[in-house]
Formats: sequence, structure tokens, C-alpha cells
Amino acid sequence: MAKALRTKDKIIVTAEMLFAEHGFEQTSLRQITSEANVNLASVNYHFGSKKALIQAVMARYQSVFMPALAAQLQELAQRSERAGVSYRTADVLACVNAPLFALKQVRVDGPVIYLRLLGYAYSEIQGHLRRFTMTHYGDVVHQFFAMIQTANPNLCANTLFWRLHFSLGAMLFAQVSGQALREIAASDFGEDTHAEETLAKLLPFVAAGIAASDPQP
Amino acid sequence: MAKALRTKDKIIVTAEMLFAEHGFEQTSLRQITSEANVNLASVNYHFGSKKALIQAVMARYQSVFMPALAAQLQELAQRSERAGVSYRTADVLACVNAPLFALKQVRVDGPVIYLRLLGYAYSEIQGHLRRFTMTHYGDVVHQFFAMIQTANPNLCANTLFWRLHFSLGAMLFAQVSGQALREIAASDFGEDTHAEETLAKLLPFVAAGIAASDPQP
DNA sequence: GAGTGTATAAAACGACCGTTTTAAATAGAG
DNA sequence: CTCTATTTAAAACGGTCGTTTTATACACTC
Repeated sequence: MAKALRTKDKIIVTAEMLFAEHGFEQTSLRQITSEANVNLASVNYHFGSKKALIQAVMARYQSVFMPALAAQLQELAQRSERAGVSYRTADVLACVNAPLFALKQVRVDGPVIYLRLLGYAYSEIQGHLRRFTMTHYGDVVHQFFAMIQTANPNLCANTLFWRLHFSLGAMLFAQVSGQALREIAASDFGEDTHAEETLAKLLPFVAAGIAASDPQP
Repeated sequence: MAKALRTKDKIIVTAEMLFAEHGFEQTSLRQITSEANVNLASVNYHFGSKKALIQAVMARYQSVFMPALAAQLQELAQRSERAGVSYRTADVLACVNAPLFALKQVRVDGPVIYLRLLGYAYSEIQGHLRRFTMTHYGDVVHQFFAMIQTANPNLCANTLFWRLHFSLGAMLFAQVSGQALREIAASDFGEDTHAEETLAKLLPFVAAGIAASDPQP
């Protein structure tokens, strides 16, 4: 019993590390099990399939991140209502900071791991993750969209939709290609950007991009 | 002889279509050859390997796009110098429009194909495409960077570096996930965005994001 | 302590991949 | 027309993948 939980845990801990490093499809079950020092068949025994393992890995992070994001959004909305002034785009975007940081409780490098997993999940298994997220946490996503819309009443919904996905793309690309980009940046400018700083660099960029005036009505 | 060129062409035309649709690694040589009605071995005969085929596909577009971009950049620089006023971020970004449109001469849907290929190339074969691009068209890339820097003298090179890659990520994501996103947008807003319009929606977004003031010096 | 259900171990299965080999067909030159 | 070199066709090779099967070891209940 004690040993059983350990094997399942060893699998999931090793899997999310390798998934975040090389992507889902590029990581074989043989890599995971040999790295974790467990038997190959134990993955199918404990999780049923590779697909189910991927979902388990993602769910572990989403179940922490999404409720925390919901709390942040609600708090911002209430705070704004009490103060009688509306929030700005950057305020809504900043709501992802604390929930992301909260992922350290699932793993010390949880925030980085989660963002990288998100990047691969979107670029490799298109549709699946989005469907999963919307069915389980659709309310949070919709609230996020609505608050960004409130912060930008002059923008039409369609433009906002695309700009939010542009922002998502910028973040995912920065995470997935983050290591290579950091090395290039370090060799070009001698300036070293840590993985955690990437988000700090990203937020002003997307806040300005989203809030830009809309040339087409 | 006439048949020979036809087979090689059938391969490359079919390959770039399937590559753009499903990615490089997700597309097998068997898919390509059966769709093109040619023999499996002919790919290795005409191109040497799958990797060489990928490079041939990419090179066909890069050899048209990159020189055209270089010309646009040079023209903008000269025009600005004559007028005595500096160009803006959006002006530099707009330089990609005409070269992209020029890809219609290699294929009617060339612009869309090329952007999707770029997206997959960056997300699947990290490093390879960047290395290829820099060794063959490094001058153009550097000129582009330099002109964006000129348009934003107040931003440090490191911040600019990251913002340009954020922009690249936004574009690539929009292209790779473009089909799915368009369907969602159509069902949510009833508004239909064509593939070509995506770039028009993107440019104001990245122009504002790049030109945003830098919170950290 | 025997029995039962769960967890681990090792091997094999079937499918697909890129590539190579072998053989047949085809085209152009002498 | 014949010979030769190039192109196509078909089959096989070696490898990796996710999954399944078979058999063994373990832990806990009665």
C-alpha cells in the first residue's frame, strides 16, 4: 500500500518533468518508466493509458490553478466595485500571478512546469486540453474573458477574443522555446533572464497589445 | 524527364500541404506519397531523406520571402531617411505584408501555408529552422531587429528581444491553432474571420505590445 | 498461517515509422 | 534496334512506440 502510492507518484512526478522538457508525444512511456525506475507496464496499470496519464498530470495543476484564479478574479471584481472604479487590463492579467505562484505547493518548480505543459498541450494535442478546460473550468475562463471585456469596453468581442489568444500564444511560445531563447539572449546581450522573469516581461507586452485601440470596428 | 520533374513536384506540393495541416512529425512519408500517388521510395530518391524534404519545402518559401522582406526594409529605411523622420514600430512590422503576399506566386495559398509551416517548424524542430534561417538570411533578420530598435530607442535590447519573440509566438500560435480558433470564434460571435485577416488583426496587437513603455530599465 | 486481491516484473504483440534493397520499366544515345 | 543509365515499383529491414499478456511477489484479512 505504501509502496503502491510511491510507484504511482514516482511515475507522475517523472512524467510531468519529462513532458515539460520534451513535450508529450516526444516523451515515451519507456523513458518515463526507466527514469522513474519502475516497470513499463505499471503506467497502464495505474493510469490506464498514456493519454490518461497526460490528463492526470494536467489535472493535478489545473485543480490548483483554476480555483485560485477564480478567487483572484472575484476579489478584484469586489474590490473594484467597492472602490467604485473599474479595473484595467493589466489588473485582470495580474490575477494569474498568485495562482501561478501557488503551484509551488504541488512542486517547487510548479509554475514553470505548468506553463511549459500548457504550451505543449496546446501545440500538440489541440482541442483536447481546451475541451477539458472548458468543461471543468469554463466558468473561470468566461469570467476572465468578461472582466477583460469590462476593462476594454471600446473593443468588440471578436477583437478581444483574438487578442487574448495572441497573448496565450506569446506566453506558450516563450515557455516552450524559453530555454533556447534564454541561451540566445544570454549570448547576445550577456544578460541572463530566468524562467520566472519571463512572465514579468510578458505582462506589460500583452497588456498593451490587448488594450490597443481597435482600427476596425 | 518531363515525368521526372512532375513526380518531384507532386511530392513537394503534397508535402507542404500536409505539413502545413498536421505538422512535420505528424505527417509520414507514406501519407505524402499515397496522397500524391507516387511511390514511397521516390521521396528518398529525389530528396535523400525526410529531413531534406522538409528543408526543401521551407527553402522554397524562404527564398521568396526573405529577399522580399529585405527589399521592403531597405525601402522603408531610405524613405525615412529622405523624409528626415524616423519610422515607427508599426511601419517596420508592416514590411512583412507585401513579402507574405508575394508567396502567392509559389502557390495560391502560399501565405497561409508558409505561416503554418513556420509555426510547426518552430514548435517541433526547435533550433533547426532558426539556425537555417540565421545562416542563410541572418542579415535580413538583423536588419529587422535593428530597425525595430531604431523605432524604439527607449527600450533596452533585451526587452526588445523578448517582445519580438512574444510577437512571433502570438503569430505562430494564431496560425497553427488558427482553424480551431476560427471555428470557436464563428460559433461564439457568428463572426467569420478568414485566415488572411488574422495578420491584419495581429499587427496592431504586436505593434502596441512592442512599443509599450518598459517598466524595468 | 492460508487465501485472496493487488502490485510488480518480464516478455511479447501488433502497428507504424524512415530507410534500404531488389527488381522492373522507361527513356535517350550510338 | 540495342545498350545503358535513370526513374518507378514493391517488398523487406530494423527500430520504436503504446499496449497486452503471463507469471510472480507482495500485503492484508479472516
